[in-house]
Amino acid sequence: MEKHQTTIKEIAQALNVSISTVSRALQDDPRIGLRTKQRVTDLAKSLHYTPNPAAVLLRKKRTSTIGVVLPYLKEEFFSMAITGIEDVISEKGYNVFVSQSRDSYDRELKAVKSFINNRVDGVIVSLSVETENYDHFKELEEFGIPVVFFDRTPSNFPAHTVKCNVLEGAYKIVNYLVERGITKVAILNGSKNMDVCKERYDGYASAIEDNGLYLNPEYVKYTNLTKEDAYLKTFELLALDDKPQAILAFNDYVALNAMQVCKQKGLIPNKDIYFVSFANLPICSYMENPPIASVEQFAYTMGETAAQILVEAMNSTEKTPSFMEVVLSTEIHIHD
Amino acid sequence: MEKHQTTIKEIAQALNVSISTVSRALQDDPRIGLRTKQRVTDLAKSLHYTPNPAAVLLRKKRTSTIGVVLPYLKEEFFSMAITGIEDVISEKGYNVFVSQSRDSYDRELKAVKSFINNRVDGVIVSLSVETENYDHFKELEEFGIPVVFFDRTPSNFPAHTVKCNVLEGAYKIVNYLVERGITKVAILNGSKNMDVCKERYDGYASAIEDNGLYLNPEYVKYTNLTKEDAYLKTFELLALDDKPQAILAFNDYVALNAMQVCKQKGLIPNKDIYFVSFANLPICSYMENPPIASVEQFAYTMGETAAQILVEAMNSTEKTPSFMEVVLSTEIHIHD
DNA sequence: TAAGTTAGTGCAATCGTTTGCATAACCTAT
DNA sequence: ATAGGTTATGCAAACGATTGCACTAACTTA
Repeated sequence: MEKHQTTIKEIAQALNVSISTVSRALQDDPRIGLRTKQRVTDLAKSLHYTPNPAAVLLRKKRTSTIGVVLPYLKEEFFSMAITGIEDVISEKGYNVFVSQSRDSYDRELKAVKSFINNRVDGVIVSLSVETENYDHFKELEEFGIPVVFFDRTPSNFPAHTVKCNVLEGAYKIVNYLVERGITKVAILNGSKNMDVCKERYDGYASAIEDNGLYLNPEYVKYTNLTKEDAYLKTFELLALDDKPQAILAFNDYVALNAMQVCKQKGLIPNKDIYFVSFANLPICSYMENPPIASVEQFAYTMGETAAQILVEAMNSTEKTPSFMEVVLSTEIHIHD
Repeated sequence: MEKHQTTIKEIAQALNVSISTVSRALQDDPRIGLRTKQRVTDLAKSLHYTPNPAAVLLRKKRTSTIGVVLPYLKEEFFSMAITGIEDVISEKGYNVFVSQSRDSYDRELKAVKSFINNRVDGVIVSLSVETENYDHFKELEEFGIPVVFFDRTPSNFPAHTVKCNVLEGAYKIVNYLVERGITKVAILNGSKNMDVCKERYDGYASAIEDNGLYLNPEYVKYTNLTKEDAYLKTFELLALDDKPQAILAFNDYVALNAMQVCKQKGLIPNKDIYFVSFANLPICSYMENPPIASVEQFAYTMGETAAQILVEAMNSTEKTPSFMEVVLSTEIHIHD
């Protein structure tokens, strides 16, 4: 007695017209008479007809489905971005496959392969820390599946990208510290091979130099974004003879981990040693001693923008599309 | 010059055999000769053949796709559960559509409808606070699509469910407070229409009574889980002449919001007024004054378990299946 | 040697939809 | 009346895979 999905064929039989007439009526084809069209749409509605996506795909080669791969859903930054993506993409009638790479290249690769097998119409990516090889994205391209990267974008790989102006953000926030009389600023960055990290460094370095300060190479640390590595590198910073007065962290999570080390060493974060970081996540508003300032990254907007670009790319038929590179301007938030 | 997905037909032509032979060879059908089978699988591998899911669905009526609807991805509890789901489901060759209800009944409804239209093979749900009507889940059943609920499960609605023994958890944690000499315990619960809330209340009430204490009705508050409502109800609790000494919060987020109100009123959380709550999220380990104890909810395990049950349900052909109701035992964590 | 078995393969229908190409009915202008 | 033009509809072939059934050839077996 299982209910089953209505098909176009059943509608055709009930109305004593041909299958093609029903199909065309539902697509509002001008060739179909108003009368018939009305009868068809009415019956379709009352039977809760929805086209079988598999059949449609088979003919049209479009699944109305996109895939998203990002490092961690549990990081607020990414779950907010997903919300942005969902909002624009679902309004256009697409569905979303979400996959977490958990910062592993292998998982990212597997996710992309699975997207190809499932014939998604487009893909949105924020790279895992480990990713240095972009062949899987080339493969997407070869299949004509457009890709948009956001936040963690690839180096030397032409593609649609959406990111924040982290260089400017880093520059401004270091400036802010210097203005407050803090001259010894360390940077606890992400991985060297990520573009966003290079930009953070560049902004940091320019600000240091433009203020006529000494750029101490011992103050520059890179992490692979794991808790352990953040602990280790913070430990190293705190072990220096000439300790930094402030630390610019890659993001709020790295900052949180670093603060733990400080506490362990008896330093009160944001009193004995200042923290500033990227993202400005809602969760920080609950903290006792949040970073004294942060670079707002507009996660939701990034998701939205990436999705919009993807939708355009999926609907354009251009052979060699020009790549969109959107850079959102950041904002500095002072937490007082 | 666009690459295209290899089809069974192309393999057949290349090898000069029929389409059906290729199909059967790939399915390791005993009727096909070893020789042919070898040739087919070799060529398929070298051409990176993967079956077109649409064509398979059309015949088999299985999409190898499941849908998940839950309130908020940004809550660590849910994103951890998703990870658990992903891990077991993807290992079985399924893909996952994730949708957030953001605690809105309408969004949940839309998500479920979209799952039906997309012919998912199964659905995992954690209900929105608003949901009191379960017709959309009945519809899934009518289409033969199995559903598993986790954590936020429906009332008086037979279904597969996975939840924690929150009654026991609430009981134990209130006991713990009483043992520490705290006798005036308030509860800042979720919505009255959620089963998990009733259970929290029951555990709370039993513990109070079993300890021979007075169950002050003014100490019992329900929220709709929004920040604002949590603020309001906490405010009410703090405005009582006979203030509670401790608050048992619905989850860590409600606790965090309540603590904010305390701070505003000059009370130091977990010194002037104690907090205990459900979930024990990793993020809490970063807090200055985390809840002094919490009921561990094993989000990842819940996701895993729900997924396992769903997989079984999808593969069973029973007409009237008996419903699995898994209750995971909770654990109390003391944060010292 | 005829009949029966077995192994290996192919034919063709099917799933639900779209769409190019007929076709039929009617009208209008010659 | 006939050619030409609408307008409304239907036929049938795709799309890529699965599968019941039929078939062939070779091999037994009595």
